[in-house]
Amino acid sequence: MTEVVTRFAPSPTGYLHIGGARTALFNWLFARHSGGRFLLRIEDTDRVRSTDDAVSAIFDSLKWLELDWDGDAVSQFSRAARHAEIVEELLEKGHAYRCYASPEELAEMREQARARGTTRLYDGRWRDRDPSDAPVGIAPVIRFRAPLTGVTTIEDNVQGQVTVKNDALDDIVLLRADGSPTYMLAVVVDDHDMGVTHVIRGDEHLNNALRQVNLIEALGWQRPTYAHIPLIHGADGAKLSKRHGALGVEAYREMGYLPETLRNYLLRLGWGHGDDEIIDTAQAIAWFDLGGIGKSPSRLDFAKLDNLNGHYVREASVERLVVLLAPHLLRLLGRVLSPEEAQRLAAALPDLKERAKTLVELAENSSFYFCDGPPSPDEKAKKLLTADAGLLLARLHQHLLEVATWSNASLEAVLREFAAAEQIKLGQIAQPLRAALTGRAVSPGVFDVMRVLGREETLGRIKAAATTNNPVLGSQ
RNA sequence: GACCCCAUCGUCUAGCGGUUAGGACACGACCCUUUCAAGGUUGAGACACGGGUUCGAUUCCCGUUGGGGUCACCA
Repeated sequence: MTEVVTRFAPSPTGYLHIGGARTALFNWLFARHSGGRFLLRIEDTDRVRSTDDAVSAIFDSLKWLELDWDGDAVSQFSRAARHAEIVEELLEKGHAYRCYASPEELAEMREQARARGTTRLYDGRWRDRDPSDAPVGIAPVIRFRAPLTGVTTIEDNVQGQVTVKNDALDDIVLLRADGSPTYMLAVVVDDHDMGVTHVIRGDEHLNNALRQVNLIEALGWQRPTYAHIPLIHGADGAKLSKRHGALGVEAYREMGYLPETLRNYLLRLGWGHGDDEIIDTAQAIAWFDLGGIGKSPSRLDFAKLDNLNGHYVREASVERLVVLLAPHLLRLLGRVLSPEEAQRLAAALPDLKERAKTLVELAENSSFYFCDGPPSPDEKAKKLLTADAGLLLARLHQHLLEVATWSNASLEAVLREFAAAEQIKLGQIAQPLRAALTGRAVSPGVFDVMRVLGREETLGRIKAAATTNNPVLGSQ
């Protein structure tokens, strides 16, 4: 029984998008589940489109998702010499040949193939031509001499048996005219050299696998096990675009999602384990298998993502949330929290985190704790702060002055007594009080807010609201 | 256009010849309740269509329709 080796092989032409993240996750989970290795290879053979920024963005995203890879990331470009060496071997054995067709000729062939309604594009004009016919001064590409007849079949762990007639498969280019290797060549060689046993990748490569398999056969190597996972679509079922959320992983981070949320969500998108929904990473490693991967494409659903994130936010520790919230609060308030404010945040978080879907929301919901002086009420809060409410708050203020211990229990007792004495329901005083303390109609429980705010700040905010909204003393 | 893949509630899915077709998100109602969440109870909601095979098809086969992918000296 050989060790399982999986790999994630993104091309560094942009950020790590959500589909790539899921591919990485599946590879990582399968390797960890099997006690094998998870490798990372950067497919940077396209020198024009590959950038260092993209490479570091991919690293950052994987690290944030906590998908650790084994060993150093391999640069495919750095292995060009090895790729060329394999092509030499292929040439010697007659599995490859030089092709001098010009771009114009190729375009013409493409047109003709299209008109004829065939899939095979290249007409093989240099396939068996005598090398002495080679035009001078033109650098050839090296093509693979693919079988013309028969069929190629792969046994895919997700899609099942897939067969295609060889006459639909082209003689793929192995080496470009400038001598650089193409992706088709590089993946095959690198996967082999890296000892990859399981190729788990997006469905868009299923057709490529058929071509690659023939190359592997020609080289006399062993095929890896394939698992082509269905693509992720937007909410409308169309191909994922920026509009839908084909965003980089770092965008999700900025939107306030937790890495464990993304892992859990992405896992369930296209993979199932009975009725289980909340699956932590340890459990995912224990359960993950290729057989559980669904065959049909799935759609991204932000409502479910939000719900899941709410779960993990509630589960997160206050200490961690304080740290995670820092950048969001900085953006919101335009400044960092003072040590006292950070303490207040920590005290408020147990109540706050129960009612937020994202870190962004959590930061917003906490902001009334950090305003300078009494909060300015929003529209709904203004409606609560009537003249009557102002009078009520003024009277409550008097009672609150006498509270000995500033705790939820004693505060609640005072409020209930007050409501009874005023012959009103608790809600009739609690709502204006909430508006006075938070400037909103929605917040954690008022007793919790008063406790976290502390006696002085609470009384100050009540007094301010009572004064502003007093029909006699009020400024308006 | 050719080739390949896919098809269960709006969405993610369970189901692997016989089920009142299950769960989750979202949606409605109710409960809880100082608001909002969370939680609890509950309601509505699906086997794309047409042929077979079979005693029996959501499940197996074929076709139709619909969706997706691939057809580069990109990956």
